[in-house]
Amino acid sequence: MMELQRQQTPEPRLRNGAFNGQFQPLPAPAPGKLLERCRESQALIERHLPFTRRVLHAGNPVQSARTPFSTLHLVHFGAVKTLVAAADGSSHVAGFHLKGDWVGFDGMISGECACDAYAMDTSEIWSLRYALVLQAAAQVPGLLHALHVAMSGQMAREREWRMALATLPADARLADFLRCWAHWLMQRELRADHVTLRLTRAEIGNYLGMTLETVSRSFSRLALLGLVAFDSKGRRNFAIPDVQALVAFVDARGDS
Amino acid sequence: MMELQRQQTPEPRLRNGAFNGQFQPLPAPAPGKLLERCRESQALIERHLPFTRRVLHAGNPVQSARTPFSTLHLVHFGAVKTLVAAADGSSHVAGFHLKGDWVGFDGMISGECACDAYAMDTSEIWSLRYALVLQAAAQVPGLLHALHVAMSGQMAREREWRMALATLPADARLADFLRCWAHWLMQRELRADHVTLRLTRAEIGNYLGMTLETVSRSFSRLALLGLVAFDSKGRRNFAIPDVQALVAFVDARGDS
DNA sequence: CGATGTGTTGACCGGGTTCAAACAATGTGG
DNA sequence: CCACATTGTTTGAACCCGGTCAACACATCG
Repeated sequence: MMELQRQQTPEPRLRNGAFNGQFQPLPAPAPGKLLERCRESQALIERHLPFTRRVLHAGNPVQSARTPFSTLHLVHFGAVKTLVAAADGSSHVAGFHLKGDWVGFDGMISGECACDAYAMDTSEIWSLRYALVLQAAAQVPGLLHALHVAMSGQMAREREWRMALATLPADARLADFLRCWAHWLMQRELRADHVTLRLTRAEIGNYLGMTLETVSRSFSRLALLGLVAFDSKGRRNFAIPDVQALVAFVDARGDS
Repeated sequence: MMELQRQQTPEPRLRNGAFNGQFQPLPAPAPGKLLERCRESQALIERHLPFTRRVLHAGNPVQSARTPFSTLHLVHFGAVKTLVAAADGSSHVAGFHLKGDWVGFDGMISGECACDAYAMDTSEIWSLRYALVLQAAAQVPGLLHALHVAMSGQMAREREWRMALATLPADARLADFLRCWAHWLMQRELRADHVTLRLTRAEIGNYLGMTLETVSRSFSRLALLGLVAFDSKGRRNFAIPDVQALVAFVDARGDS
């Protein structure tokens, strides 16, 4: 299992921020309202709620499916992926949760967690008991609103992906996926060169509704177009030289 | 504090080429339970919140995109569809909201409504000001939880549809769609014969990520298999003789 | 009546799946 | 250290589902 290898550099931020500036500096670091809002709500939580901090490493579980729902998890930094198990033993990628995202909303409807969640990278997770959140919400309305905004955002993203699957051909779909990650990196005030996707082609394809072969082929085509630049380090390491070009490619639905 | 030891249970990996797992159609739909919960939360609202009742007819707007977000809408009975406008003027079906569903969550993230919503049929809509909901939530925690459950449910449905688009072929996709409506009818304690879909083939296809021609063809194939029985009244009126057979068809991903 | 919107069906073609082979990266045990 | 297995990635070739274009049926409505 490749995730289980030990991190030599415990702080992924430094690795990603490595500077060898042959790529153009990104158009606008876009510190963004999102990051600001994320900070605000985390400050609210820190002030008004008891929670536990956990530092997890790639592959460690955040929550397990079929356990009773009681706590919500906030990704303070790092990345988490959620999987739903199918009857035949295979599992499907349900979603990705990055810095500022919450994990565990899906348990509220049925009373038990609907999916397994794993850290994809060294991550810090804040876990809050839902009952205490409700309790604190009575005193701090801003906290409640922050929670709702997070839920609303997750809903909107889910819907956008559904529409992307319904409308975009394979290449544009992968490009859109990469655009999301680039976006996230830029929100963290990092650069979009040296992206390291800790995902197999099969997992990407599973999420995007295509086979691993098609993912591989689409990657090759995007590289041919110069939209991604593979690193010599391996096929999971690459740079995104021009995020705007990627956006344009998605908007054109891959007609280029 | 830092949990440096490795996790004993490695995360399950996807099999090679695995996107052949099936997504689960809601374990034990619990026909009565949802309706019960729906009734409960509506009782809570009726008792603790001021709201406006509107009876709308097919085509009437519930909310408009780009207007400031201030109110949430609860479908007391009837059906609502939401549309998002694309840059080129075309619009995409964002979702359907039936009895007990809420409309308007998507406005919380950006502060303005993200989509247009129209009644698909004669419907009663309860509209609540979000600020008042927050206010009342401080006194009535059950109300807040009901809201969260509704949001969680919508998120889960959105995700399930995304997975359906990613995994199911056209016929099974349409079957799954019909299964949802049949389900809803049964929740309302009605029968699943004489379904009347107030949707064009193009709208269905738009939602399901396929062309109207494919929708038509899939309908014909389902009718040939006896999974739906068209009424003489027109091609939008039909019966679903055996919902279980429909479920089985979806689970088999259309291999029948 | 023609006009318009909607639904159905056929023929054709292309993007993506499937099957298959080979390669690369990594780990394991002798 | 190498031989070997394992897992992940790439690429090729053939097939097929679903998109595209087109013609036609059927309804409602002016």
